[in-house]
Amino acid sequence: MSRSRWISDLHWVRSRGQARGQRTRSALLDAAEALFFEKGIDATSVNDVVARAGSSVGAFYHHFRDKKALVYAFFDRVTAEFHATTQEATDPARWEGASIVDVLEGYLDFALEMGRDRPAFHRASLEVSLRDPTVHENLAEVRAELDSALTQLVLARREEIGHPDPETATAFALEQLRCMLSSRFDDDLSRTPFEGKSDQDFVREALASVCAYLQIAPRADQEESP
Amino acid sequence: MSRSRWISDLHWVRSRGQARGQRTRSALLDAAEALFFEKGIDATSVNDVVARAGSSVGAFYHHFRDKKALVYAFFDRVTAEFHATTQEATDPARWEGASIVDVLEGYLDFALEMGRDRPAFHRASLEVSLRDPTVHENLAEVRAELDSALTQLVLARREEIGHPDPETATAFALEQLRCMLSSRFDDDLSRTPFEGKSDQDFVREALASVCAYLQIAPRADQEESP
DNA sequence: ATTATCTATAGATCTATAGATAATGC
DNA sequence: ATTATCTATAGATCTATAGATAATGC
Repeated sequence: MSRSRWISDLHWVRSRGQARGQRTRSALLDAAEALFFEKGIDATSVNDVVARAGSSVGAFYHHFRDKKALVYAFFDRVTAEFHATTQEATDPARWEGASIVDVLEGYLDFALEMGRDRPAFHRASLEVSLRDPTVHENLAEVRAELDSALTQLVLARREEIGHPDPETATAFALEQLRCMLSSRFDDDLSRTPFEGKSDQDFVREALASVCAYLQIAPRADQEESP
Repeated sequence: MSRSRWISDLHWVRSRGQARGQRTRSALLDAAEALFFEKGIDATSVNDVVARAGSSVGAFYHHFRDKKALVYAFFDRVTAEFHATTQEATDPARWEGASIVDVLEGYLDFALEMGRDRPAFHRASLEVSLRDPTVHENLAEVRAELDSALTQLVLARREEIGHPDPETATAFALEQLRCMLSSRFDDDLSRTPFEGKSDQDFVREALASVCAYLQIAPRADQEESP
């Protein structure tokens, strides 16, 4: 990934020529991302995007072949970030010496932060992946990647698990957490009793539930919960 | 609810006059429901609806003031059913002598069937309640009703629960189940390992998880799981 | 006489293109 | 000389209405 200083300098020089263009492109993508979250993709028109970006329709179609290309570019950008963060967050070296509960707590924190940070990701995924196989496929890929990495981290610590079938139990437990996280992000939708609770309460109960199911001894700092 | 034979006869005679109109209206709603599931609400045009219903635009606007009114009518119909089924399914008399696990298994079966039976409900809810406060409110109401009824059924059996805080634990466990159910319905979206498993496997693990978390002794027929 | 339905179309968007104009890079 | 941007607009939908026609109920 890292370039030599020479090539990187060369690139820097050449990219000055495209500086304005790249800025416009980024501004369009940023505006689209904000609008995709606020109104959804379908309800966002090209005019909305260029208006918010302070650009024009012509510039838009210079950078993107059509509206679909904008949507793809948006998903490319966000899934690339997702992928990179996943790689970093699930690096086995980072979790050396950590217990299953540590790993899962890290996962919950990471996912909650991601959800707050890029709210458009979740909402746009719901909207598009129902009808666009390409986007659907890409999203499934990054999700599977995270899921697989987490599964490996957990199963590498299988001696902690008392459940008779660690593979099945891990798969189920991870899906359970994923579902609850997902539900936490469309807060417009679900007003269940627990939704009012803080992230901290949510993480605590989720970990307690998973520990009970996998038959893991809870961590010392969580044993004395009221 | 039940009418005397006389009034009911009278109504039957009078309603003949509106028979054709009601049939058209129902056909429009049925067509809309199918299309809302297939393409989503936004992507469904009035023309699509009347084409599938074998009707015409004029007839459509005779029955519905505008497209929004159609969406409302759809939600009215489906939430009314949801409400009635919930009432019947959570009647305390029906569950006399049942354990918490029985109740929750009944809930899962009921919800899975509902989800398969009226797939448009879940999808349309996701799409609309993000932007329409009225629909959002109505949906929140029927969901809260089910949630509250289930909570009461479970807490009426609180002596089965070993968890130190039965109220919190019940709220969390129910939300957990609801999230997983919800995730099971948008099967286009989530391709996690467990999604390939049968409903039966899903119900079994979900009940096992809840039992472990609430600290309930699992049922006799589930103790010998492999 | 009233209610339900049809066809045709006006008016509002929204996507995408064409052609002219301005900014960069050699 | 090339790349980026702008304004203006054509063409495709899609919602909703108008006005004419057909079916019901007294």
